[in-house]
Amino acid sequence: MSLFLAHGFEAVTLDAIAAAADISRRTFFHYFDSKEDILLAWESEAETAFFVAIADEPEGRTPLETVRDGLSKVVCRYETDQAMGIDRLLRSTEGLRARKQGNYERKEQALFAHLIARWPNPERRRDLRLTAMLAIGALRLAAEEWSADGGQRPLIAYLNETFAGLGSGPHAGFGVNKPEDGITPGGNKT
Amino acid sequence: MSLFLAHGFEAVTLDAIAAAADISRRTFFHYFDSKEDILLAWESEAETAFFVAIADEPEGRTPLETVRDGLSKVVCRYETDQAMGIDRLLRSTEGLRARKQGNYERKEQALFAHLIARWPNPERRRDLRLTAMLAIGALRLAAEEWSADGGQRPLIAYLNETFAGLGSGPHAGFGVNKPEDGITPGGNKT
DNA sequence: GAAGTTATATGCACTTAGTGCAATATTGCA
DNA sequence: TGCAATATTGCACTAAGTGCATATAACTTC
Repeated sequence: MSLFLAHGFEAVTLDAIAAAADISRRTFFHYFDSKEDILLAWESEAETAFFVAIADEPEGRTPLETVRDGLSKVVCRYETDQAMGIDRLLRSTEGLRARKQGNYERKEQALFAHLIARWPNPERRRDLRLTAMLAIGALRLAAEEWSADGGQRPLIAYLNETFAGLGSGPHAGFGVNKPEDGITPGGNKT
Repeated sequence: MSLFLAHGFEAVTLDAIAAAADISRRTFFHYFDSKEDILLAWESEAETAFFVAIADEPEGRTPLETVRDGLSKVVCRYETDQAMGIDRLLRSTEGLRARKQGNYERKEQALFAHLIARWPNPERRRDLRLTAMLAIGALRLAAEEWSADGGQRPLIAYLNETFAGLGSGPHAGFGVNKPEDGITPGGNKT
């Protein structure tokens, strides 16, 4: 990690990593499947904590509320300096950016599976799939904004705002005619 | 593409591709940045059509409605046999799955930029970011379900259902107490 | 049509990620 | 100590991707 932070992800070869870790190049691949996995493995530790948290959430709430509250209790884990450094590296190359998004999708699928186990009613299946998308999407947007702001305010603040926006925002009244509410559209096309 | 469909993505080497295309291996890299780009470049053609479509949408509707209607008019482009084959290939390796998700994120950002240009009111910025996330998320879920069903029903049917679910679904009444509405949670974890 | 100029195609050598296999070192245990 | 399981290593190999110099095609201008 310190090598990556110092010289960038691509500039550090596997030979350098192996040398710094005092292992052979070949042994490295017994611990990680790829160079990219070094960054990705880091993140997956917080994932189990997340699922434990939502499992511990009380019943009697909607799935999205449950996930939101569970998320709120674990997001602080992402707020370390390490996490910010990793996040910066994950945005440094196209392959890593893609891997990061792929990880979000994995999380989404895993969350969906958890939600189905907790609310097994088949009629709700589609709602739960949407819930998983919304929750992970909200987490992703919150982390994005937090990172863009340089982490000045705590991550949980962004998360709360994002979820609040989900409740009162763009699709509250979706399907209902609520045209523009006084805001002049300023498109430049046509 | 036919080589990939016949033997799988990883089994086809660049030498084979270059030979089949009657060009040298080196020349290949003047047309594509990587082997993966062959699959990804395909998809980007439909992307411009999408943005033209939402630009042509009439004013006076909410951003999410505008994007939904624009999307409805171009999703049929994804419904070719080619697209289904590509989609299958994109799920065949971890790297490609990640690249696909990364592409969705790129689309989301591009859509966000379009929405900002059309509704430049700064107060709406966060809503527009959410709108972009919801719209691309809905597209992603619709395509996922369509693909899982083997493309029996038309893609637009899944898209309509997904957007309808967004309006009446998991977060309609988010924040309002609407506990379980008679559905017994059947979690297996405590 | 010849000369020159630009863009495209190619060959070659090279770096690096990643894998398979067999050999070696290390650890744990009876 | 002896043995078995596991971890580590070296080596040879494949394949992706890059830099550079060169050749070939295409296009312009006189």
